[in-house]
Amino acid sequence: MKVTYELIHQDKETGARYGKAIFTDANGNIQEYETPMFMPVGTQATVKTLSPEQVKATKPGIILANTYHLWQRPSAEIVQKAGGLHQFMNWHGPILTDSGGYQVFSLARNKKKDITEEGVHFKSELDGSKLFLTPEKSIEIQNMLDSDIAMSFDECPPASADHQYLKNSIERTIRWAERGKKVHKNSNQSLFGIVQGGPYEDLRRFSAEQTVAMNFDGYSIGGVANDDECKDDMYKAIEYSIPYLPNDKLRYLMGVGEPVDLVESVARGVDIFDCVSPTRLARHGNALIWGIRYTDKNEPKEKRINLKNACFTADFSPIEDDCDCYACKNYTRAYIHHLMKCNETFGATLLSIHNIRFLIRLTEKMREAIKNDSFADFKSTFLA
RNA sequence: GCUGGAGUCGUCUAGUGGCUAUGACAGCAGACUGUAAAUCUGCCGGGGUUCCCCCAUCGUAGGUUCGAGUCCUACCUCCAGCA
Repeated sequence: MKVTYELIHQDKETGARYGKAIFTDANGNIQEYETPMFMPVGTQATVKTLSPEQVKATKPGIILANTYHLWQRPSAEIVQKAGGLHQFMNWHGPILTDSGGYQVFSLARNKKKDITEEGVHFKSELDGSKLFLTPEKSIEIQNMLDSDIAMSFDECPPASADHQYLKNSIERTIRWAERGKKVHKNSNQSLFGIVQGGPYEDLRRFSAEQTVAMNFDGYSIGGVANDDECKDDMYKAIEYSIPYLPNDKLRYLMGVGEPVDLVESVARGVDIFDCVSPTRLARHGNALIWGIRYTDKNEPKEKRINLKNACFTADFSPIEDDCDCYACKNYTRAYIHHLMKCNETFGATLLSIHNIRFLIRLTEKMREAIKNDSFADFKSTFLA
């Protein structure tokens, strides 16, 4: 399904956008989803520990899968034979595939040696074999996977990269985007471009202008959720990119994130997000709860509880009283604590349901606030 | 009762004369942002001024030795076999 974006209302004070992502398949059938939207991540064609029915109950729009992982296992050919990713994984809503760009960041050990003009060398973590992924290959794989949105293959540089490195990197990423666009053949799939450039205004502007000039179906802002990056740099990266992105296309902030980041980013004009944190935190026993706390650097940070902690042994209240998710409606903190202590998968399932639903509820609240032109109030209340 | 074997952290366990008693599990915390992640890190005898210091400790009590969880003696407990 190809995607278009309809901007319905912009918050008067902040510029936060309420809109719709409209998916149309080859037969003209339409699916509409409201934005801002949080997209759960299902790297290996499954949102870890959840069935599609359980994912659906959290009321998401798009979900993610990963090109690199599915290329390795089970291979693009197998997914294609299965009838495409939707059929293969039994998910009939929209799917966005990441290009493998993040794996450039996390798997290419020697950036200078492994990242070349032609493509990126990886060592397989499965069997140690040498792999080579190019922009063309990434797009071809995504064409075969038949996701609804394909991402351009980019370099996702570490937060520590300097201006000179980033300059070379974004120029190469722009060339990679052109190469990928040339081989993109799936007429039932949209293709997004990615803006990079670290926290630098000139680089973000250059990257955004060059990428937009190629006329992609949507644009994402990348390189903002890496290792040691501080919040200020993340917000700068967004602010320096957004002004050069068109109003009539989706804006996707890649890899974010924490509740506070969603609110701050929506205020700056972002529409869609994805992040592994709700499901990973869940598997590690953590539940997101409403509120905010601060790090020792006085940066805002999400609030959450670790249900493995002994203090929840006899806590027979739900994770959150006012949450409408399956976990909160039916189970207690004590029960989830017990499941996590026993390494029972169902504990991770319940926490994943809660954490995903938590972020989606947050986007629902933000949509209402934007529609009512009260997003600034919402934001200050949330941050307080 | 006799003979043999064994007692090490909450549990199991390494250790056969030498520097700081090993590892696992359990326990207590922390980290996690386009998933190399149901993972990783720290603590885990007691105390303190806690990136350092003091004290204690291998069933109990003695002994040998410069030095003992390790060797010797006695006792206690457990296990196996025989009566």
